[in-house]
Amino acid sequence: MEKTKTRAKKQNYHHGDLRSALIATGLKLLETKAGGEIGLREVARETGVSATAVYRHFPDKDALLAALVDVGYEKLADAQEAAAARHEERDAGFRAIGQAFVYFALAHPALFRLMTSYMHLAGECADGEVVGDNRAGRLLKDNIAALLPADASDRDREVATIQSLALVHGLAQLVLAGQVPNDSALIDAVVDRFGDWDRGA
Amino acid sequence: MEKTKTRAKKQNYHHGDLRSALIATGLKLLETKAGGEIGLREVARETGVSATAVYRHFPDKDALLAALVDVGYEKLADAQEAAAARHEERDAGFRAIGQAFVYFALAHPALFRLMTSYMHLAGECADGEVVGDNRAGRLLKDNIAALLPADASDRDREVATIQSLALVHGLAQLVLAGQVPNDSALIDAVVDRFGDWDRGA
DNA sequence: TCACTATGTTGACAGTGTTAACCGCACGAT
DNA sequence: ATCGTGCGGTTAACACTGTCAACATAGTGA
Repeated sequence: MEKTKTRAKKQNYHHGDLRSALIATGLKLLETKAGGEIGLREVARETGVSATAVYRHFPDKDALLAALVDVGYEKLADAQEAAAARHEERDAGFRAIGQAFVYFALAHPALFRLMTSYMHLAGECADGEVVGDNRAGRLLKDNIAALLPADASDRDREVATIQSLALVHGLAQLVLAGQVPNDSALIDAVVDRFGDWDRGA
Repeated sequence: MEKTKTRAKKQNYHHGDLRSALIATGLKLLETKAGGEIGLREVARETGVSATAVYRHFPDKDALLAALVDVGYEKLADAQEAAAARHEERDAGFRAIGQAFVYFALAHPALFRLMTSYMHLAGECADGEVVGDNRAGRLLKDNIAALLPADASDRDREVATIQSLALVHGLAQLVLAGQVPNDSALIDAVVDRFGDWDRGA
């Protein structure tokens, strides 16, 4: 009876790939319990494993949450790239990237809140650098660079990058907090009517 | 010996005004322990009172934190009004309001994080309305209204308000998270080169 | 076959938010 | 002036959390 080959059915003593399983149930919990925090014991329990088993794969709770934050940023980058790919002109693609950011936050509120809470331990910026080296950050910087006029200074690019990221970040947070109505037309307008850097002087 | 007149010395059995005292030590703790959360038992202990005494003045921990958030918004409005008062032209005053927001967040990181975390239970917006009815929100809306061209639509005002608030909100958060260098020249540039609504079309 | 390591377990500890039961001071009615 | 009521505090306890220490087991290389 099931003499536990290399990939056993399940209930092995060893779980096989507990680390991934923990991350998976962590994400599931974040999607389900849309509001509020997540707990180490909770995710362990839901994975069907003892609480202290987590410590074989993560040094502490923060590390587990940081892992969740990382896959959150990957998912965000996926959504943004997909949104950008749906547009021909580059500025329309850029706006789509911004909208995708906000819609991602609204679609995964708990995950997004975790991502912002733990921003400081996921992709800590090199000193003096701006907007870490994750995929989402690079995508944003590349688009900004391509959109700005050719004679724009490095400072101009830096300021534009920060403005774009700050706008969508703040907007997402305001909508999530109920301070701005969750109206997609309004959200699009806020993102659209921004950043006409090639318009004026 | 001190026959407990109306305003007694101190160590009465009844604390006199425990509610204010709890809020005060809560703020002090938020200033001191710049990073991380605040605890109900912690603030009670620091006030020199038993943990459950808090429940005579607040229904639960969230209510206590919400009270702290409220005074946080008052302090923010103070700082913004003071900053605006230092400028003659209205658009310079408006930019000063935005900068004051970011500098307030950097000066009181823990309090600001609490304010954003608990935004949803302090000044919940009326349905369809934008940016609650607190002093800071009104100040922002008034300035926006005075700055926009006379023929701007209500939607224009709404969008501009949200853009301004989202920008400073997101910027503050990015700097606090270390994703944007804490450089006041850079911060000023990000806030300054924004919202030239009377420039183009 | 046997030690060894990787990975899981139980048990415990300190700390949290919250409830229940209790107590004392101050004040208002008698 | 006395007394009862209630507001504002107390201690004890519960369920929960993150984390550590000690132990147990499965699979692997000598």
